[in-house]
Amino acid sequence: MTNIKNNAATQETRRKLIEAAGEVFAAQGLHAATIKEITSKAGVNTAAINYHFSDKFELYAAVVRRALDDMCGQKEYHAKELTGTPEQQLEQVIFEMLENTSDPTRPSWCTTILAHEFSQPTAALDAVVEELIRPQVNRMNHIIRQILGNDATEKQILQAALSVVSQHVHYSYNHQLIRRLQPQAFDQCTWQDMAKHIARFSIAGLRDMRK
Amino acid sequence: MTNIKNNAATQETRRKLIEAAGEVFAAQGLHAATIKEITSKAGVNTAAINYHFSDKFELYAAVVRRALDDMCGQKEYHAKELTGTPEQQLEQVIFEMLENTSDPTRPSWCTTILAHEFSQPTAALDAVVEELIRPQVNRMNHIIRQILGNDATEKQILQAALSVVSQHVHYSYNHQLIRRLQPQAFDQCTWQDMAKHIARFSIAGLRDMRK
Amino acid sequence: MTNIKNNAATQETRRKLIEAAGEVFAAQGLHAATIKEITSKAGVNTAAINYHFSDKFELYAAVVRRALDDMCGQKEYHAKELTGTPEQQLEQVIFEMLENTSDPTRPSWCTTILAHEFSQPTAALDAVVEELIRPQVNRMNHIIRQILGNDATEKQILQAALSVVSQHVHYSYNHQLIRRLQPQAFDQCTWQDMAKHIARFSIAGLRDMRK
Amino acid sequence: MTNIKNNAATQETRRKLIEAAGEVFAAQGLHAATIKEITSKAGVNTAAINYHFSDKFELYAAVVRRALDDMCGQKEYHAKELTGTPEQQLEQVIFEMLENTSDPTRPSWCTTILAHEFSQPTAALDAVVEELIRPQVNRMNHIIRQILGNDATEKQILQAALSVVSQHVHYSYNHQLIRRLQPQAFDQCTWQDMAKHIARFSIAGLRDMRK
DNA sequence: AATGAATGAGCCTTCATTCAT
DNA sequence: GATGAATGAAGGCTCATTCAT
Repeated sequence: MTNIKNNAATQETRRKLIEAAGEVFAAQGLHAATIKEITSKAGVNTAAINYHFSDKFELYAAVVRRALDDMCGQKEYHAKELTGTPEQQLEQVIFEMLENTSDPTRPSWCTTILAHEFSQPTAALDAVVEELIRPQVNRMNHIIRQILGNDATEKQILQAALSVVSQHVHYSYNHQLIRRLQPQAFDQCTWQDMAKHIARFSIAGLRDMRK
Repeated sequence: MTNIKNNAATQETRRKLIEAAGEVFAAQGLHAATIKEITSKAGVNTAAINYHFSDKFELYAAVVRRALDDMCGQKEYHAKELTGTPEQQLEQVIFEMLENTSDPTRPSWCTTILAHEFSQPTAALDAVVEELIRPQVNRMNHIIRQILGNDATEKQILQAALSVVSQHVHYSYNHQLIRRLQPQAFDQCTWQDMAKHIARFSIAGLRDMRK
Repeated sequence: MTNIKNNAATQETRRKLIEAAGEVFAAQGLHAATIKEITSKAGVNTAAINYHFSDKFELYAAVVRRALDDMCGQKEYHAKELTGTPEQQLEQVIFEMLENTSDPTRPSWCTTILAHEFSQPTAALDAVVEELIRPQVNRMNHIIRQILGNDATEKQILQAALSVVSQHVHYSYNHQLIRRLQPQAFDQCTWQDMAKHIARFSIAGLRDMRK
Repeated sequence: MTNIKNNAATQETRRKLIEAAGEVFAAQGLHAATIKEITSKAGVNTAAINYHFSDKFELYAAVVRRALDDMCGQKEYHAKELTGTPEQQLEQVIFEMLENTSDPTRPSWCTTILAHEFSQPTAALDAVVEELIRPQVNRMNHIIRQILGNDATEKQILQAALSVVSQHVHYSYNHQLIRRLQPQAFDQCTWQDMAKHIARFSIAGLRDMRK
């Protein structure tokens, strides 16, 4: 209440640092990223990281937390009511997932940072799993259970969910390799195209499981 | 009778180094892994890396190549003729892929290393992508083209191939995360179960694309 | 009053490093000299070289520049107007050169470093040859051109300049070898004696070239 | 007498090594030169140096010795009788010196190796000085004493000798820097031109000293 | 509150040398 | 006698961190 100005300046510096660190950590990874690159990109002093955060790793943790907030905090989509038949709901979810990882208004490093966490888990992974992934898994399983009917076993639901989600994950996280292998076809394919395809492909697969 | 060849010792040292490096790189990542940890795990001198490979990165490249070789290169199934209808061939290929990544004799670090490379390719992948991955892509595209028929566009073939392959990739490479989220269901599910499911799910999806 | 400027400490550290490096480089050569020896002699940390200069070689380059600066750069005689006939001017220049290299306040490693550079130039010399050596060459050539007259060819001027300058260079840079060969005669010979001799010897030679 | 063939092979290997080492040591200096570069240039195994010579330094010493032999052993010039007046003798000596350092039939590294020794004396320098330089100094002093007459003091003789010799030394050892500063004039100037110039310039200077 | 200067630990790499064959 | 493989010591350099201001 007293020294708001100072506090504001501090917050601003922290924000700049997280933003810069997000980009650098996304591009290089936790270890390969250097303090110098981050601070020079943020336009602050080398010692600022140790001053504002206490550690390089603490900064990283703050970045992960920020990515999480961006991914599931501000987006209201998982509060948004799904409507229509279960198959229509599945379509909506698939669209949301691809839209989310393709959203150009969100700092592009958020996805990458989280992908890093998946392949090289740090202490920050626990939060990611529980806060971000678990709810999505639950929602997906709920929809699939409705589509497959009450006879479906847990094993079947898992398999079905994996089949649906995997298409999103592979497309969204391995796009560099995919584009490299088949550049023309890949570049013709917007995320909307892909969402449509995944939805149709998946629903056909799910219907077949019901037989 | 056992190891008489002139450079048998060399080959053995290289093998030990790649093995140790695979584990360490998988656990720590390219940058965080240290030469010291690798060489002490391999039981050789620090300078051996520079002697046998010329670089830390060249060693990493050799590890990536070895992982891909193990995965799709030297196995004899590759020469094995695919038989039956295109759909049956697809089934065989899916089976092969999962069998291969689930082979318990293959070092467990292979999938981790490759998962990194797929999402964050380095120059090491460049060196082998054409040689090892491209042929598999071509084979898969060939089968899918047959299934979809001559009217299928390149874009459709890419989408279809991604849908099929993604199910394999996600299941094979994200074991740990999947088990963590749904331990019971996952442990009931052998790779054979999964192969059967992926084949059926995929064929249903592909058939739907033909309509 | 003494060292208040903000970066006075920095300048002081740089100075200490160059001083120490000069001694070590002169004694051991660029390659054989070690960072550790230099920094411990300067009383600073190993990383200081990378901080203040960026490289071992950049430090060496700074040493070479300092040696040349000391030799011909910052001294005020350079601004001092040469007076009298061209022959008198030559005398003054010869006197200046020997006075300068014989200046006991100048670090003794300067000549050694420069002797190396002259016979085996590195990139360090490239950086300063135009700035520091060229002007001296021009001044010398200008005087000699006046002495030899307008008929003199460029080749003659080069030969004449080499004859004059070589006497200075050999005397100033090969002290030790000369003294070793003829200690008594050498010790009788002050630099003033030598300057007088070189001037007379050279003027006689130049006059002969005019015939 | 018994195993000449082996001995011959050994001698041949030693010869190849010294030849290769001469080039590399001349180009890089004792410390910067690496065993690997020398052995690969000589086409022999890495261990050959430690086998034939016991040390890197012993190889260097052998190279210096070989350079010395080449410089003053095979050349009969300092046994060759000088003829004519003292001034004519001086001319002959100056020609010999420049011819010698410019002789294209002698491995070019000999001069450079010895130049290294001058600026970075090793244990091998003593031999160089006594065997190679001292005799030349004596001969030069003898000639100059004759030219200057009996009144000349030792100091004068030293000064005169330095003036003469310095022109040779500077031209022969610092030619890289000289060419860099004045390429056109330098390239017009053969060593014969230079020898002629130095002789004339020096004789004029010496005559002037007699007055 | 914030920073430029300095540090020490550790990493990758190189190199002369040795060992086993 | 000669060599390919392997080694240990040391060097240059980088980097996160701390200190003095």
